Amino acid sequence: MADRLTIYEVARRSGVSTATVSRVMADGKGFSAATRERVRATAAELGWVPSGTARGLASRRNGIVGLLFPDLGNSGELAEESPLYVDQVIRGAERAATSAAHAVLIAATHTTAGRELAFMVAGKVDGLVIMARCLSEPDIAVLSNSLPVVVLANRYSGDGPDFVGADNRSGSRAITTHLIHVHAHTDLAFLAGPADSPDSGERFAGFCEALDEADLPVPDAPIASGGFTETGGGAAVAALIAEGPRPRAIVCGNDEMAIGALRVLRAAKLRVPADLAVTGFDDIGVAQHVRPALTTVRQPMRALGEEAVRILLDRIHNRATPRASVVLPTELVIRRSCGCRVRPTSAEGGTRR
Amino acid sequence: MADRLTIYEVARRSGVSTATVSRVMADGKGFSAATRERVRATAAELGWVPSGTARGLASRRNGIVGLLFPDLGNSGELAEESPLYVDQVIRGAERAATSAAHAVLIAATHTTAGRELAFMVAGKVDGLVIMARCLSEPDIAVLSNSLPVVVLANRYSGDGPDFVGADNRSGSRAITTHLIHVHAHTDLAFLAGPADSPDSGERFAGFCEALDEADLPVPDAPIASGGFTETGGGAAVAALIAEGPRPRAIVCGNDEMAIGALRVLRAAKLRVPADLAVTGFDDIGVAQHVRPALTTVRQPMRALGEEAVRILLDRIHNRATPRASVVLPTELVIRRSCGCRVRPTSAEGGTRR
DNA sequence: TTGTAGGCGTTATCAT
DNA sequence: ATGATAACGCCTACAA
Repeated sequence: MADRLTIYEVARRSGVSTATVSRVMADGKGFSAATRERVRATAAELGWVPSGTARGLASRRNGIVGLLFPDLGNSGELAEESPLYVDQVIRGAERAATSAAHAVLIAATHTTAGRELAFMVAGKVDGLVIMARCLSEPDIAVLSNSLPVVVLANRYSGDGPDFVGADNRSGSRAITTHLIHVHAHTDLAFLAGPADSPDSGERFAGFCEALDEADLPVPDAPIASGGFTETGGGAAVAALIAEGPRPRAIVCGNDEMAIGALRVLRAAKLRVPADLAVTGFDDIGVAQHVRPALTTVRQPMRALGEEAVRILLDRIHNRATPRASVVLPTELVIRRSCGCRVRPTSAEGGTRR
Repeated sequence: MADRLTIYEVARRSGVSTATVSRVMADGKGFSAATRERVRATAAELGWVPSGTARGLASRRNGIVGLLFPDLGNSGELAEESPLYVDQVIRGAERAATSAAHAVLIAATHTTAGRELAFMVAGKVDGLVIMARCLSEPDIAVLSNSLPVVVLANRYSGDGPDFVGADNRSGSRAITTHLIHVHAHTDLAFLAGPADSPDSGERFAGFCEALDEADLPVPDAPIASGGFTETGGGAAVAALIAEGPRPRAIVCGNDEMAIGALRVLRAAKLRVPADLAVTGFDDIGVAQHVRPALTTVRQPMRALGEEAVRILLDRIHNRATPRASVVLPTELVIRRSCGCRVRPTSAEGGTRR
């Protein structure tokens, strides 16, 4: 921990110039086997760790991809609930990056304190994956103007950055169709998330498509909104069943709201799925543990992370490719809350379709 | 994406020197409110993203902590099984880092290809958290010689780097004592992991302590080793029950081996826990889904990650503190495989002690 | 309050 | 095959 060891010292001790040391360390060409060995030996002997920072500055390549993800529930408890969502993306990103000899710089970003961190991260990476709801669109535009950016799981309205997302619409259509065809429901309601959520919009669209395909009446708008939260979903459903003729099935925009719905319905002495079917979206961890186990749609989070980084690396190495827009398939997970009677397998707790 | 925008351009356009721009961007003092606004305005207008790399070089601070973790099962399937272990550490690290305005640079490291990446990471961060089995001890020594290092979940034999780990010994003692006192077992066996695993060693030590406290005979060595893998554990138990008088309870060094044991015992028509009690260690995700649900010991992975980064930041900002060695408590998770009859709660699938 | 200028530790471009 | 040396983009004394 003495004075920082630099390339100069290594060069001096091995009797060569810094340029040669640099070449050797980069595995480049242009040196004899003898010098190569000599340099590597003294480097190892000295325990020299080249400054990646200086390297990055000089070479304009950092070997790092950034990943900005939303700071889900800094409240602590909530974070316990949906660990998989973001974690899976991180792992996927890490895998894709590692196999290309890149590291991943991660940071949680959310409106306020996040912005600064986001820019800090942007200044240290070769490219950036930005998850939904991490940054405002103007900020994304600024960043994507100075480095390659891939927007993840969030349709970006401009046509600048590449985009990777899950097929929300098809997933929603599939689960709705399941309720219609398998369980013969004709009176379904869609519980939406925040009005400005593109995901919620896509899922509602899929819901409508399924109704339309079945020649059922298509609503103009979701029956209510639950803000993607458990309490919000519960409140919306409470209002719903209080105010009049209730639907036979509630297609929730995400799992949290579905779980809130289950809670409220149980309190109201309504049986799920006997009196009312309920479905979710996302397949968060608790979905398979609630009673009844939640029928839902799983997003391929790991694959999303991988794909995002793959596209990013592509663009880093070849900037002039056409804009990519990848939509990965979702997966219907049948459990009990739709009315099916499946016995959960030990590992999955559900049946994939 | 034109020519990279630099501080010079921003300085020129706002009619000040680069030093002033630097000061303003760093929120330092020493400039009038007017200049401040002017600089920030042109910076925003130009969409300038300061180079974190250059910043890091010049200031010798990167605002990044590195996290090296083992590349669990690049085989793909295995990775599906124990997602929480590493993910939780990552999230914990991320939280601690974020709240100190740092980002986290992560990379999977495992013997071969990892070494290079590890050094690359080391060159770009202010400090490094190294998880167990990521890097050889000599390599750790080299790195800890040129930047602050915290070793995680792996007792480091030297006295260089700070250490953070879970109390393997107490956890193992607790689960063994549970088998002895609650279930009145007197004939217990310990199934070890790899011989060179400090964790396995600690857990065996805790096992022995419990036996000793109960005045039961203390073995010199584990009854067998299962290499911490499911197949290894299964094979070891198969041999065990084939060769002679079988113990009444098997304390496994980790969950994977315990799950292998359950499989083999079922195949052998032995009932768990009626004929034989089995316990694990770690509380991986599937532990609560196997039949019978696995009684095990949970490590506070999230907290470990947080603590590791906290200590690291401490040392980064104040190098001359005494070596830290933090051991976090583990938690006994009672399920069915020990003989208890608990009804799992929906959220936890176990009872914590 | 503001500017000048010398690093920070590499890489890369010329030479040789 | 090797060596000077100018970038790389910013920070930070030191001056003014």
